[in-house]
Amino acid sequence: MRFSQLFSPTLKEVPAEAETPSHQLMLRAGIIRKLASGIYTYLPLGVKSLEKISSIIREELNRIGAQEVLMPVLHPKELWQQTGRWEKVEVLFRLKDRADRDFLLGPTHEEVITSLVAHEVKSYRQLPLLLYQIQTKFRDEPRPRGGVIRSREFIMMDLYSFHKTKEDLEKTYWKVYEAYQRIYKRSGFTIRVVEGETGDIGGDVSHQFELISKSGEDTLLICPNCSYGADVWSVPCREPNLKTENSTLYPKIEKIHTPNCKTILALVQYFKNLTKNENLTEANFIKTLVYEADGKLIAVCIRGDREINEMKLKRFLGVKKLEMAKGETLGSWALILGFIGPVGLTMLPHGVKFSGAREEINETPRIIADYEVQGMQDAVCGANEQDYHFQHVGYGRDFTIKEFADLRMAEPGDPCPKCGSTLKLENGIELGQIFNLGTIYSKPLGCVYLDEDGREVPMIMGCYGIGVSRMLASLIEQHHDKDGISWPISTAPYDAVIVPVNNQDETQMKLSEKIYEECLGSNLDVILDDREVRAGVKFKDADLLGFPFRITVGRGAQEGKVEIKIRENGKTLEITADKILEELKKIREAALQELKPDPKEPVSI
RNA sequence: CGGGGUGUAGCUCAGUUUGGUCUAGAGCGCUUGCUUGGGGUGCAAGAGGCCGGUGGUUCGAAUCCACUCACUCCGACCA
Repeated sequence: MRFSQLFSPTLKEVPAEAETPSHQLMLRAGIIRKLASGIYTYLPLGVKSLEKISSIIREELNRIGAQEVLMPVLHPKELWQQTGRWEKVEVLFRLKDRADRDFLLGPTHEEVITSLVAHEVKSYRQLPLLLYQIQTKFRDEPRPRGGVIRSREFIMMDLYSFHKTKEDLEKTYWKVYEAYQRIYKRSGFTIRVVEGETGDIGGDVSHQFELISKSGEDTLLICPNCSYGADVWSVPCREPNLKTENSTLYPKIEKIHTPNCKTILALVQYFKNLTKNENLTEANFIKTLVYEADGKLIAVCIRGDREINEMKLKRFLGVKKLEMAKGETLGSWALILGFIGPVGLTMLPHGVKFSGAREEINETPRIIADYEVQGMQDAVCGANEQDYHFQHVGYGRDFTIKEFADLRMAEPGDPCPKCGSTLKLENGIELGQIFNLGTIYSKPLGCVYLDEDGREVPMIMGCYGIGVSRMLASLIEQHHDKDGISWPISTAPYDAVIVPVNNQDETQMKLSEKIYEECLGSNLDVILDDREVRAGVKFKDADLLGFPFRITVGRGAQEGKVEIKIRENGKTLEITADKILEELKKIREAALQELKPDPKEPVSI
């Protein structure tokens, strides 16, 4: 490629729309251009890199026996109604055809692949089956950000596996796990695998492959001591070791007038003033939240400084739908928002309209609490009366709760569930995730096979995704400096750029052309900067675009000498032109060697 | 969806508070000529704008008001 012909408009200044380093650099280096919010065109350099990433993915997936397919982007509504996701998934791009039939643009392809396999695979002899595609996906994200890191149209690799048994799925799961490790390593990433939340997609095992980065939107808790790391949503909290305190050490429960104190923060202030106790913190308060879980009302108590992890709560309750009860809902149950507490908590029986008679409020709702509440003594909680709270409340003395569970959100500083060290907070960009799906798609879509005994059995499924376009951005996120991008050799759009310093100098130009031809003839992907611009401009662009090697053809050309500059570390070596090919191949090979996957690491379940 | 910010030349931004001198500017980029030639050369001449859109107030609107659209940040959400 000749630079003068390359369609890669570079920008000297940072576009105002970009915040994250990779986004800025992708715009500046002419890799992407925005069409609308969260919708981008990939320019030639971006496409070249995407292709290199994709080939690595293909090689590694084919290696574990997966086969590539290409599924439609456009899906009929009916298919998605069968799994209930037409109604459930909010980010669907929905559209109609001319006959007013409903369609959607595929955000993921579980329905399509499962339906395909349901029709075509009948026998246990055909399993396991691993199918993947690299395809554009659509999600109407409430908030696209970071350029191509979270966009509304993006390229994703999605792999689906079909199995006879859980054991068989597990084998494949770890095979994919290893393939992913290899993919990221070869592409130039240093990643961290963390335990993931399975979310609405279901299933019980999940791992996320994360690039630790400030630009990431995943909140992770990482153990600095062992290999443990997890999405903050899925970090279990240990049951605290609670000492039973002597409940006579503090005064009797007492009702306090607390006008307008509806939040823990307001209460802390109020009680600090009231008691002149500066040591009072949010941890001295019992927060009681009311949820609607599959339509049933449930009160949840937690220490005032903690947050409820709704994923944990949902799992504990075993419900499909969980949401905070709205203010008006609470009112209709005679619960007073901001003043609810576990002591004497009652409400109106279901379906009863409040007539104003207090004695009607006699039903006790289901109350569950986080483990920590068990240890709370001399605390403050709502008195279930407008503008009143109780103080000097103690668990066991003034109230009891039947159900306790791990319901709180883990926080940095909490102990590692594996080794007990202190967990640290990190942000991560999710580059991939692997799920154990079980039968949640195969059952509703009738994806069954006949086993050895002729019985019809739903297939066990796994699904595995890699954000391909997100990988592109993340590569830049991990490999850049103040001058620009510094591509890993395996995913760089070009291996090297040849820079004749002075276009007027015939010797330099001829030598550059010669090297260019030689490189092309030997499978080196190079670009020749033949533009009529000053050397400084070429150097700046070379750094910005970040090709791993720069071959400078300048002063030394007279004596047949050229220079190789390594983008990553800035090192240069002078070399005679006839050795250039040999040397380039050598350093390229050495760089690739660095990215060789580790020999299979044993993974534990 | 809630809260904030921004829309003026291809890009980065000034001008908007206090309406008139704005017939709208700068730097970068672009075009042409000369110059220079190892880290964004210097000089000169040029092209380029319905000041996001609509409606209003006014003798007069980039500037004030209303609505609207787009982009963006924080939060909510995230298969």
